Amino acid sequence: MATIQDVARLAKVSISSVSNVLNGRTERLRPDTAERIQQAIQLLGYRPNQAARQLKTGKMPVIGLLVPSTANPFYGQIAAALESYAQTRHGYRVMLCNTHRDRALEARMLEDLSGFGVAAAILLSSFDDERHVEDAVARGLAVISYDRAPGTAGNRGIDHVYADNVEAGRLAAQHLIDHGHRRLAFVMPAGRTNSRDRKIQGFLRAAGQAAEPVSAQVYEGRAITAYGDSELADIGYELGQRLAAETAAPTGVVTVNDTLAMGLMAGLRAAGKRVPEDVSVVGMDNMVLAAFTSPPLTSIAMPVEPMAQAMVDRAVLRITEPDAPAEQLRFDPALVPRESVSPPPAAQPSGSRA
Amino acid sequence: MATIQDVARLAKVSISSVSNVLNGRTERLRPDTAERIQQAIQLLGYRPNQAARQLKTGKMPVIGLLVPSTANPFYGQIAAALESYAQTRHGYRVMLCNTHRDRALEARMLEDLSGFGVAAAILLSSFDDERHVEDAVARGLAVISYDRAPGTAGNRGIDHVYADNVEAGRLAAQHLIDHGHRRLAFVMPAGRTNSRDRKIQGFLRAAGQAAEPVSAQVYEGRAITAYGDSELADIGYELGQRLAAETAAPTGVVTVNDTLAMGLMAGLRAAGKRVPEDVSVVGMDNMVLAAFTSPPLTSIAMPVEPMAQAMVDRAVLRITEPDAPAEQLRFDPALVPRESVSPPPAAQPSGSRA
DNA sequence: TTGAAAGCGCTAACAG
DNA sequence: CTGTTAGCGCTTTCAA
Repeated sequence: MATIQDVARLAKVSISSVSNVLNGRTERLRPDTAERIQQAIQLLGYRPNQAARQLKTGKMPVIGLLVPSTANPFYGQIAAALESYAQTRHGYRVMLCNTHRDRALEARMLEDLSGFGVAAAILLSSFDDERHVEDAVARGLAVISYDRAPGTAGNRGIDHVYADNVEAGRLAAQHLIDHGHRRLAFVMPAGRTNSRDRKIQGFLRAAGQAAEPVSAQVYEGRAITAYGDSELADIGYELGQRLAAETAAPTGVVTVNDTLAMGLMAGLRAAGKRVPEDVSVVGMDNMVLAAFTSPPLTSIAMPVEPMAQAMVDRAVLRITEPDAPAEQLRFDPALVPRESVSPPPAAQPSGSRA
Repeated sequence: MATIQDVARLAKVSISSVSNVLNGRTERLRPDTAERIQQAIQLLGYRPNQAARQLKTGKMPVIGLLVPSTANPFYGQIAAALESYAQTRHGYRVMLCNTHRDRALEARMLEDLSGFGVAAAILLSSFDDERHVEDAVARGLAVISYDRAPGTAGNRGIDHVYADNVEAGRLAAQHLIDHGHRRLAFVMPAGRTNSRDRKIQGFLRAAGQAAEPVSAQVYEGRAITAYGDSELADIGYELGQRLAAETAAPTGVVTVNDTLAMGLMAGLRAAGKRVPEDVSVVGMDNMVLAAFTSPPLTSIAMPVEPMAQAMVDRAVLRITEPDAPAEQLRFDPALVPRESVSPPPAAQPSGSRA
């Protein structure tokens, strides 16, 4: 690798002049000098050494990205959106960490990041408290937290970008109620998280406020283990079998996410239930493949692109202006009706279809 | 951030002693000194500055990972496997780049990586030639190329880790032939790549070597555009409609990957064809969700974990031993039969079922 | 308008 | 066994 020395030598100038063109301070150079330097850079294929730069300036154009697992298509999608935007819009690179929903791992990665001079991290976590994150924040790392509503704990200094999960839960349940369902279920893996709690809250609220009495139950499946996110569909499958075996089984099911919904539909089918004729299903996330399942999955869309961009923008802002106060940005989900919802088997459709 | 100085001061030793424990040269320390240093490190929450270390040693414990897009579930899965293994096994971090199958982007990212002191990159590309990569290699970057068979071009110095795609194509076609299919199709997006070519080669070979005459055709859909990988399913959908409209339509279809297969099944279904009763489908990649489609998708499994680990191991080796010669590692695919394949509508199953 | 020089935090001789 | 020291490549005053 050529160094700034090599460039200076070739262009017959001092290294500070080279540094000046590198940092856009061209007003301090005579045009022809600048030109000569540019050519030398070209010729040598010189790339400034970021490590040296970081050492000097203390800043690194890199954002840390912590996700449960990119093996989960939804997180893969967000990761792609984040990385591409960070790169094209701000020239920042992304360091990827799969946390597998492991708190200790998460904390360690946050620490490691600081070691690399990474000044901001985007955290797609699932833990309710942010204790382990606050250490990192105290050390000066800017953290952008995804999908955890603020105010749950002391989270001064942490940015929050989140979808209105209460609304998401409400939207899903209401859609089912509008189709005449009166026995509803919300299904998810075992274990409460902030975002799950809020989805449930919205789900229950819609049921509670319905004109006619609606039963609404929450089913927890197996917990996600170690290499977790590939299990989501399995958990859904088991839940599908379980629901099918139930007496007075729910006719309308809301799932915590689409991957689990795909598993659920498979499990239901394996147990002899048809979707949507016997059981209607509403997923969440509206991942790309949701449109291609059989039947196509009705889902609650989270505005992935805008949220991804907001997170990156915040991360960059917190790096360039460390004193900027943390913000809370809420985004609205939207129902995407497809074919996995129909009126329940016995019931007559109530007049009030959506 | 605490520095090595702070630690030395607190432990009342010189910085070189601290450096020695940091780098595991504990045999040069008295146990109690080492112990004191450890405590100081703990107390201060000290993390060595990687930039400074890199500047000194020229090495950085980071691997570059270039994928078309983690929004494609298959690449998301590989990315997760790679990152987790690199981290837990070797303590290496991963810098992620979504190339969107854009050659210029790919080249630029490779350059950037060098600027960060990243000494090895894993490249999941789709371009046949490796011209743009060779510049990077010449500059000293170790490149591990995925799923591109060696020998296609001058690729000295580039490691290759790939699945036997010819065998994958053969396996898929043979499975269909064994079920009695005599009109086969291979479907994919427009545009040839090395891995697609090899899959087709195997597909055609199986058809050509069948005991009875088998027609085998290749269908190219629309090309993947810019933000491409989320389109794969769309392309499959269109292809499904197109196949369904065909007179003497193929009864057995092999798809270049599972995501496209999901789209294909949806398109077929929308056009009134049933899978597998009217059309049998074999996907490739055996992604997690393949087991949960309706019907569950028969697929050709690529050994993702072993391949991911091999790539990371190679990358680390090439960093630690720059003189190690490049290697070519081939992995064998395997058929995973599920329910998307049955005998063709009219035909009697031939005796020779798999 | 250009150049000289002082470190940023760390490693690895080398000297004690 | 422990400490001193010379840079790694770069940015950034400060002088010339």
